[in-house]
Amino acid sequence: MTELLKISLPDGSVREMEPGSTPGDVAAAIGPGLAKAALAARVNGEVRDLGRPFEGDSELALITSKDEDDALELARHDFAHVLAEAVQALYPGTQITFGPATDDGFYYDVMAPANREPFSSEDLPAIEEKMRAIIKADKPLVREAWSREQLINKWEAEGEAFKAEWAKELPEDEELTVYWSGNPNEDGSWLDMCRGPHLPSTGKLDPQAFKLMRVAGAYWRGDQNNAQLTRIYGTGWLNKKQLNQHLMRLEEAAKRDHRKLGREMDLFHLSDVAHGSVFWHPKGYRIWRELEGYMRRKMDGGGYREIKTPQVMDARQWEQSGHWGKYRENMFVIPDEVPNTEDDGPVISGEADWMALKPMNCPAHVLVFKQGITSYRDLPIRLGEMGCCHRNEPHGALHGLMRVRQFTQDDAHIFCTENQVVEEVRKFCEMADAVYQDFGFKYEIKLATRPEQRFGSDEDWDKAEQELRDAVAEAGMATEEFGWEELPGEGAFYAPKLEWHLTDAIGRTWQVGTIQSDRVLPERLDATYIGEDGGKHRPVMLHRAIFGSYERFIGILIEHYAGRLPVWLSPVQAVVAPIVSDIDGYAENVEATLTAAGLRVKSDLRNEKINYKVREHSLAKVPHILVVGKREEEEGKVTMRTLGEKDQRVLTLDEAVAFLNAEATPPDMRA
RNA sequence: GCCGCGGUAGCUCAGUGGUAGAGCGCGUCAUUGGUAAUGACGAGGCCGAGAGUUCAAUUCUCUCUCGUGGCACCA
Repeated sequence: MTELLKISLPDGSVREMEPGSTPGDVAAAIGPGLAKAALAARVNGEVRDLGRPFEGDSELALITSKDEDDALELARHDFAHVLAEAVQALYPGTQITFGPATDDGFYYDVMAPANREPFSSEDLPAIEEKMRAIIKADKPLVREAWSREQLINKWEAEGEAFKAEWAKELPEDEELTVYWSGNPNEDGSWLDMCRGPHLPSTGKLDPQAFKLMRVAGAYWRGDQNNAQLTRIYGTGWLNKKQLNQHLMRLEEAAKRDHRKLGREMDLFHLSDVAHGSVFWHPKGYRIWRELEGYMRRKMDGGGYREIKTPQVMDARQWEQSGHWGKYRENMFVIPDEVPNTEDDGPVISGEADWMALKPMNCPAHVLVFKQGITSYRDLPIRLGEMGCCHRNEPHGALHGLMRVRQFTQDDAHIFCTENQVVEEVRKFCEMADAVYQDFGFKYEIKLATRPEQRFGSDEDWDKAEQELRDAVAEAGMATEEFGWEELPGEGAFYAPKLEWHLTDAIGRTWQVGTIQSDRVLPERLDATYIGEDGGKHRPVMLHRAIFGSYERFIGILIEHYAGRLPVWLSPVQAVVAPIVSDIDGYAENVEATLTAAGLRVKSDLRNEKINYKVREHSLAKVPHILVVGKREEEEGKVTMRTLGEKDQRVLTLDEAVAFLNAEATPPDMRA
């Protein structure tokens, strides 16, 4: 007699099952409701198909749509398979490659048949319809184990070059699994190589819970030397309600787009005469100036000293720093020569020395550090700069304010002894925390460790990584609450880095702040200090920024606040709007009084109705509208209407000044 | 840089092988109106740049350029 398998369930109970039975059998044994609701199973912690037999005594947790994370992952993966099946059904000869779940859905990379153009968004409705048909057909998803050879033969016979290439690279001894959509080897059944797991059948998907979003180019295996495939993106959910919520979130994000708001609020513009660089308008630059003032106070208070270094430096300097060899592709290089302009275009002799616009500030800061002789008693030395840098980014990478070719960092470099590193990094963690809180951001801290290609010894990397870990721990931030985790291999070539990832008001994340502990550049540029022993020592150099760049940070703020900036950052803090032109004089007095109190106020004397003015300034996201009419003039008051609020308040001028001043005070200067 | 899509008035966009249209905005005039659009009239365009096809190109083709969604990149 065979022994029964002991299957323990999350409630602690144990069921005995025949050998060869499956999680699906357990579900059925428990009850028909569960059998229907079950989507997959967690067996000994691993997500598996319901129909895959147990291999011994096991711990089992059945997954239903209530286990949302697991269920979404499964559903999205299945949507991707259904997508591939639909594309091949509609367009025979299409090669399939790879199709995973993503954060909000799925994609599949395919290669259109040779006799046809790559797929375009016009093909999506037909593919969606076919996908719905496959889901409605409720085809079983059947797992089979195949030999590697069998699979390679199949892919080669069917002209699936990519799949065949992939199968060949899988380890020979690994069990390869395939999934049938439909009964194996039956007409109309479809097969993909896949590790699984999958839902029991396509009918477990909600045909109204997905939408194909777009097509895009993507390289086979992410390598730009390989063939370019068509990636079909979809968003996929468990039900229609979730899908609609997601589509609404996308709409909300589009409404907040900083490029749209930047134009509507007249903050900046971008132009093809300087693509990748920003033309800041008066209102946008006001935001910049407020941020700059804020950051200066933070830096001054933190013992930093601000410097200003050259925009253009000789190539030899970049050679020595290592940038010339490694990053020249991204540098704007210029000859140290006045070009001959007698011919059609400027002519360069080719004999001039090369110079380059700085792509970063660090080498210049080292040069400042190296002036004179530094004693260990002077350390740490913290040099800050609102450093304007240029990087010749790949054109496809440019995006509004978020990725530009000219940008200004809130940069600083801290030169210190090895013993001071942890303390300096800890202080920085606290400064960053205070700053992000002032803007209402939640954030996570990550440690990006050594990449494969790097400068410096393993010993130094060990030390540098450990210092960063220790500092975060000392700041009390190496915890789940701060999203603390390590990102192996993500560090810069010269140093590991801590990264601050902000989460904005609608849940998107942005990497802005960073601190990097660098022993390479001080070595290459020969920075030294005199130690207690009278000998020369290498300082450690900490590269750090909190905003990252002003351009990007302002872009993030615009989207975070959906344009409704806090009063202290608002370019115009209040508009005085008279109801009738008889009141214009009083309106101007009010404007003058508030302006004298240091507020940014404009009066709107245009011959327009008050409704019109209210609407316009509301759309322009002015925080407060001060309406004045006969009553207000007689009483020496204003009626204040605040953006986003229904109530109005009648205030005396003194009260209005006090109220607005309180809001206009930067958060770091409030009592 | 690669793939897809796009570039028409300040903005959002429609349209056509015979050199153009709407709404908003802008200007003028009338209107002086209590909290999200008062009305009338008017001005405004090398239809992204270059080349080709054509009697004729904003429209078709090619190249370039910029933007855009991805990919790759992000020191």
